[in-house]
Amino acid sequence: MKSHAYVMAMTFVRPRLEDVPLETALHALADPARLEIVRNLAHQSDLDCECALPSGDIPKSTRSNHFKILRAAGLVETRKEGRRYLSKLRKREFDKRFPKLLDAVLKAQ
Amino acid sequence: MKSHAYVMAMTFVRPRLEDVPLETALHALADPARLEIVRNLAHQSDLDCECALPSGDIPKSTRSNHFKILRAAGLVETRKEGRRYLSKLRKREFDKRFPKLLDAVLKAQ
DNA sequence: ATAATAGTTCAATAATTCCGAACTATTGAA
DNA sequence: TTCAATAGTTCGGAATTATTGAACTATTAT
Repeated sequence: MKSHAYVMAMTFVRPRLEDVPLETALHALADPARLEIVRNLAHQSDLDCECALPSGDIPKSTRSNHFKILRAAGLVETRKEGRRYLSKLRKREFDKRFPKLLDAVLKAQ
Repeated sequence: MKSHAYVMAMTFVRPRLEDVPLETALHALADPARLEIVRNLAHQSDLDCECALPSGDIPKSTRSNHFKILRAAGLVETRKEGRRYLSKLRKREFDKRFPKLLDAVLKAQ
C-alpha cells in the first residue's frame, strides 16, 4: 500500500461574498486570462478549465491558479464532474455584493 | 557648476483614455492605498500627495509610485503648483471610457 | 546662500506570480 | 484488474513586480 505525499483538495474555497474585500475582487478581474474566463462563463455556464480559457499556450498550473484566484474572489464556483472540473459564475451573489461592477467590466470595450 | 545625474520629469504621463486597457484600470484600482486616493479625490479635487493619502506610514517613494500607477491608468492627473503636486480625478473621461465602473467601485461597501 | 518642503528617481530587497514536474483522481481499454 | 489517458491540483524554484531607503530636482522661505 502506497503512502500519499498529500491529499488533493476535494472541495474548493467558496467564500461568502460579504467576506470578499473589494480589492480582492478587483485584483481577480485585473488580468487578461481571468477576464477571459469570466467573459466566457458569463456567456455559458459549466465550462471546464480548457473551455473557459481556450487561449493558446497557458500552462495548466497557471490556468489552475487563475481559477483558484477567481474562486477566492467569490467570482467562480467549481464542482467536480467525473474527471472534469466545471465552473460557473456566482453572478447573482457577486452582483449583490458589488452592484453594477461585473456588468461594467463585462461591457467594457 | 554642477552636472546633474538626471532631470526630473516636469510633465506627467497622461494617456488618452482610449489607450488604457481595462486590465490596467482594474489593476490600478485593486489596491487599498490607491483606492483610498481615488475615494478622497472623488470627494475633493486638487489634493496633494499627503492629503490624498493621509494613511499612516506609507513611505513617500511608495506613495509617489501609487500616483504614477493611477496616472498611467488614466484615473488621475497631476499638475505642479509651487512645490506641491496637485492631483484630481479624470472622472468625466474615465466614465466615458469605462461606463459605470468607477461609480460601482466608489459605491462598494 | 541655506534650510525646509514636496515629490521623483534609482537600485536593491521583498513579495508575488508563473510554470515545470510530480502528484491525485477518475475513466476507459486491454 | 492492471495500464494508459485525461483533468486538474500542488509544490518549489525561477521570473516578474512591488516596496522602500537614499540620493536627487525643484520650489519657497529664512
